[in-house]
Parts: sequence; structure tokens; C-alpha cells
Amino acid sequence: MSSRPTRTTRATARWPAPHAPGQGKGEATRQRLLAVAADLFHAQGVDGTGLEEILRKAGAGKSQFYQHFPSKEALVREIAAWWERHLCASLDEGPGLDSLDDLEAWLLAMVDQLDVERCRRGCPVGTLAAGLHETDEATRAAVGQCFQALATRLYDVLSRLQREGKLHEGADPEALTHFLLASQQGAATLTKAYGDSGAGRAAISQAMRHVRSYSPGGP
Amino acid sequence: MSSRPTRTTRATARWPAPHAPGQGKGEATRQRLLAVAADLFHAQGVDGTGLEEILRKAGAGKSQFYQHFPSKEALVREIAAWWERHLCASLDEGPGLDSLDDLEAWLLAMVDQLDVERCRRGCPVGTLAAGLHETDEATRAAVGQCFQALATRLYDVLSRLQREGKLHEGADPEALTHFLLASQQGAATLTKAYGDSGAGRAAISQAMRHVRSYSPGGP
DNA sequence: CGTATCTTGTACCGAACGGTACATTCATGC
DNA sequence: GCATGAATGTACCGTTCGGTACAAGATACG
Repeated sequence: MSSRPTRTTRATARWPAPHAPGQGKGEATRQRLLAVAADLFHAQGVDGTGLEEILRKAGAGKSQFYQHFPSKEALVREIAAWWERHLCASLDEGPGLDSLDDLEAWLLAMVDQLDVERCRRGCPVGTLAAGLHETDEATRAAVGQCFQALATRLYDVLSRLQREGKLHEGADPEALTHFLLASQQGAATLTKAYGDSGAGRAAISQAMRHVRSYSPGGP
Repeated sequence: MSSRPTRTTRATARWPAPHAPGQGKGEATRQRLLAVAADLFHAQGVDGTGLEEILRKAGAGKSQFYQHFPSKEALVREIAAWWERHLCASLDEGPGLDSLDDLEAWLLAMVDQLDVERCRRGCPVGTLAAGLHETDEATRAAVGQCFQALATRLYDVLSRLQREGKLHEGADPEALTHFLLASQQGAATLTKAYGDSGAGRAAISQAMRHVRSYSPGGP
């Protein structure tokens, strides 16, 4: 391993201060640890995943892990933030949700993803939430913030649609935000429990029917 | 193996066949183990709960445990069935859900229960579902069956309301069943993640608004 | 009482857990 | 080349894990 191509006598700026966060080989290891942990936590839960397994699949040693994270608990919090970054980025960078059809497509795309995983996984964030212990307040806050961030995006979409006249004035964007997020979470839970996405799709379809009832064109 | 069923000289009935399911001191221990495990799994998840902790809180030894359950995994499956029994019983024995108001009250009562637990727990069955590992098919089936049983009850209620004219003919009781179950699950997840039941209540309130849209009297 | 059977407590197993210590390797600025 | 400090590999810590073995205690029948 190691390689390190690109030696250049001048232009040292290429190897820019090891551990100046954001670059260097260590940062790559850190990102690998995060990605592997996110995947394993998603597949088997936090308590069902040992550090050793994460380390093995990321090809890292324990000392590397503890250089980047003070504890497994801290890693879990970072994983919550990791999902927040990834999910929000896919919302912010996408083409934007400009209609109720877009919104429904976005929700159904998440169920499609569950199908790709053979309906044996749930929502990654929901899995983190369910795995919280009663006393672990710091992690709960991190997971809550992740949902909060998603809710904010959803709220922005709904209130913009309302401003554009695509949703009645009487609609309550905040309530609908919680409603859609809950539908999504519940759909993921049922999909995983049944090992089939049929019930989840039906739930989301009904949920969107409700949202459309606030559409000027009628449901 | 063993058993020794119902020898009767006369009136041996006092010690009625140890392990003839349903009586004896062993059965009481078994029930204590089930109740303690159900509570701990609910609070900290399956993987977050060790056998020793269950044993300690139930005041039992390991040999007692392994007399009743062949493994921890089998215990988890029994816990799924345990919740199925308890939740269905509370539905079957209750006064019955004879109106949409009853239905909404039932859903909100579950959120009330979350509040009692300071919003630090989710739905007990949903927690089991989320804790499933990708490969643990037997347990997934047990959890799925628990949801299925609840869905059946819900479906019966909705189709009866429809038969009684309290729901349009156009309503789809099966789809609404999945929809309500998902809303309930999602509400529980959000409640636990936020540490607050506000969002969950809003979601359920919106969900019932949708169901009521199929009510003849209008939403 | 004697004995057979069931029930219980506890010591123990190997493996895996989260976490620490520390010596080595590697890249880099001087 | 050399010193420096980050990056890495690995051995090890005490604890807990799920599960087993087994001896002592309790109970019913002859």
C-alpha cells in the first residue's frame, strides 16, 4: 500500500500540512471509517456492530480509529451527522422539488432504495433512532438534529409550493412536514419488518393523497 | 424430553406436571423472564441488552433461562409473539373501535404512552424491527407477523366502519391500514428521536384528517 | 426413609467487546 | 541525511458476551 505518487520537488503545497483537517492520508482513513461504519450500523445496528468489524472492513487499525474518534459513542454521533450531510446534500444539490409530483417521486425513490437492499434494511437514520438507549442523551440529540435538518428542507419545499399557489393557503406546512417524515419512517419500518415494500408504498401513496387534497387542482 | 405427564394416583393435581405449560413455579419464572426481557429490549434494544441483565432483574439464573429458551435469539422471537399477544389482547378485549373518533383516540393513546416514557422509547415492536440484522430471517418473520396481526385488527375495524357507512365505499381499507400503521410507527420514531411527542402528534392528527376525508360527513 | 426427578445456583468456557500502550513505519521540512 | 511528527500495526488490558457443565437443593412417590 502507500504508493504516494506525485512527488514534486517544488510546489510542496501538494502535501499540505498533515492533519490540517480535510486532506492527507489520515483524512482518507477517517472517511473510510465513517462510510464503513455508516453502512454496518445501517445493516445491523450500532450495538450489533463491533469496532473490530468496522476496522477490518475499513482496513484500519485500532490506533487509527482512536486517533479520529475518542470513543465508539462519539463515532455514532458523527455517523448521525454524516447521514445528515449526505441526505441533505442529495436534497440541496438535486434539481429541487418543484411540484407535488416531485415530492412523491422523492419519497418513492427512498422506497426504491429499500428494495435495492432487498427490504432487509430500514431507514439509516431511523435505525440509529431506534437503537438509542434511554440514557444516551448526546446521541439522541445528534439523531434528532438529523431529522430536524431533513424536516427543515421538507418545510422549505412545502412552504415554497404554498407560496407558489400549488398548495392551499389553509394547508399547514409544518404539520405536513412532520406527517410526511413520519410516513416515510413508518414506511421504512414496515418494509423492513415485512421484508416487502408493498405496505410502505401503499402508506406513502395514501400520505401523498392527503397532501394533494390541499392542492388547488383537487386531490 | 422427560415431562412425566399427569400421573394420578389421586389428586396429584397439586403439582400438575412441571412444565405442562401453564402452571407451576417454572412457568412463573418464564413469564417474569418474558416481561423483563420485553421491557429491556424496548428500552435499550436487543443487542444492547445482555442475558445477565435480564437474569438479574428477573431474579433468575442462567440454567433457568436455558430451560425455557434454547437461545437468546429464540427469546427475541418469543418477545415478538409476546407483544403480539399483549397488543392484540388490548384491542380485542377493549370496548372496540366503533368510530373514527375511537380510532384517533386509540392512536393518540399510544403517543400518550410514549409521553409516559418521557419520549425516550419508541414503539416496542418497531424497536424490535429496527434492531433486526440483515441475515436474521426467523426473527424478521416473527416481527413481521406481529405487525401483520395488528394490521388485521386495524383492517377489520376500517372495513366494519365502511360496512356501517362511516367510511365511503371508495375508501381502500387495506391501503388505509398500512397508512395508519406507518403513521403510528413514524410518529413513534420521531418522538423518540426528538425526545418530544409534538411532531408525532401532528403526524397522527394529519393522518386521521386523511382518513376522515373518506367519512361521509366530510373531513 | 430412600430414591428418582426436577429445579436451582454458580463456576466456568472461549470469544468478542471497547479501549490503551507502544514500537514501528513513513513522509516531510530543514 | 536527519530530526520530527503523523500514520500505522499489533499486542494486550479487563470486562462482558452467549452458552455449557455440574453439583447441590427441593419435591413427589414408593
